[in-house]
Amino acid sequence: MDSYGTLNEALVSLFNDVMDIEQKAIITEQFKDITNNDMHVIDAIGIGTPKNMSTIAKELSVTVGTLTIAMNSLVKKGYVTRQRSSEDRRVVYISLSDKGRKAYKHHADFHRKMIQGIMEELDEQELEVLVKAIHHLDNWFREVQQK
Amino acid sequence: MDSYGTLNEALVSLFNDVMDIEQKAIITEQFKDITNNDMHVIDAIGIGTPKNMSTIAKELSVTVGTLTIAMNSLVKKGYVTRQRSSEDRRVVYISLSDKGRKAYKHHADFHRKMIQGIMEELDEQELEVLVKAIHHLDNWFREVQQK
DNA sequence: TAAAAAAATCTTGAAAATCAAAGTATTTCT
DNA sequence: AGAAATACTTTGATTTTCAAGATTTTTTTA
Repeated sequence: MDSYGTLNEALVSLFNDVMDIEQKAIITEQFKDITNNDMHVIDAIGIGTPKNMSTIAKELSVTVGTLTIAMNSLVKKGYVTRQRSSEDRRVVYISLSDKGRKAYKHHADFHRKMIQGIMEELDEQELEVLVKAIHHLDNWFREVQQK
Repeated sequence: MDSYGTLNEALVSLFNDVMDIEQKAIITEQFKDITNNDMHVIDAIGIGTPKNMSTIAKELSVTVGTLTIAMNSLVKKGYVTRQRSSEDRRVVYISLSDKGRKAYKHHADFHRKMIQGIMEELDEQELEVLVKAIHHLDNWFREVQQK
């Protein structure tokens, strides 16, 4: 059977497209000084209560040193603010500036449109199968990772 | 309906996992000097007839200069061989060495197992719907990209 | 056919992303 | 009080990337 080849190619093609488009969707007129990496950091910071460096670094699976460098750049560009904790003066709280929040929402919007675009093309049953298949995939990945 | 949230989260989670695991699956005892990037290049070279630099660069969406640097490293590590064309001496043909072919097959094997893992979880009809859904997704991405 | 233009690749210089290890400031433990 | 732990930054090195310039070879043109 050639379901294997078909599925493999479909997945690989999909994966590559998503990577490409995410990148292009991020850098627009309005946010042209932002890199792909910057956007991931902005996404990890989020629009909720401020987070400290260690928490964000763990979320992104990078060292705190690496994150410091990314933050320096984002602060300089005006997307992020640093605030030393007054209770524990070792801790630095990170939050998004107005500009940062705008970028965050721009990215979230892209995701929303993407999912919408997908859902429009699928009927109820297809959608169900897709979600199920993705979960299977996800479980399979997690199992492999444990070994 | 919360199909939106479900699908979005499933996709995001899947993507992060794929990224992580692809990376970990590549670097094994046998191929411990290979990076994620190296593997993508090896994959693009393939085990068919040799390809020139421009072709591979286009396939990977990088400049030829970038590819030259990656190739220098792969040649030095013994995964790739360079061969100047005798018809057109500007052209350099790239092909995988024995070691390179082994790495290629190792990676292909990972993909095969991944697809197998998914397919085991789905019946014939579901599989068909999945492939169709993925193609829809893929088309949507291509449309967006054109704008 | 000689000169100009085009093509394929490589080199160079600069920026971004990354880590490990060392350094600084602060808090907690003994 | 002194030692150990914690949170973060700095430093030095490596990798990946691009744009622009350089080199070699082929193709086009006058």
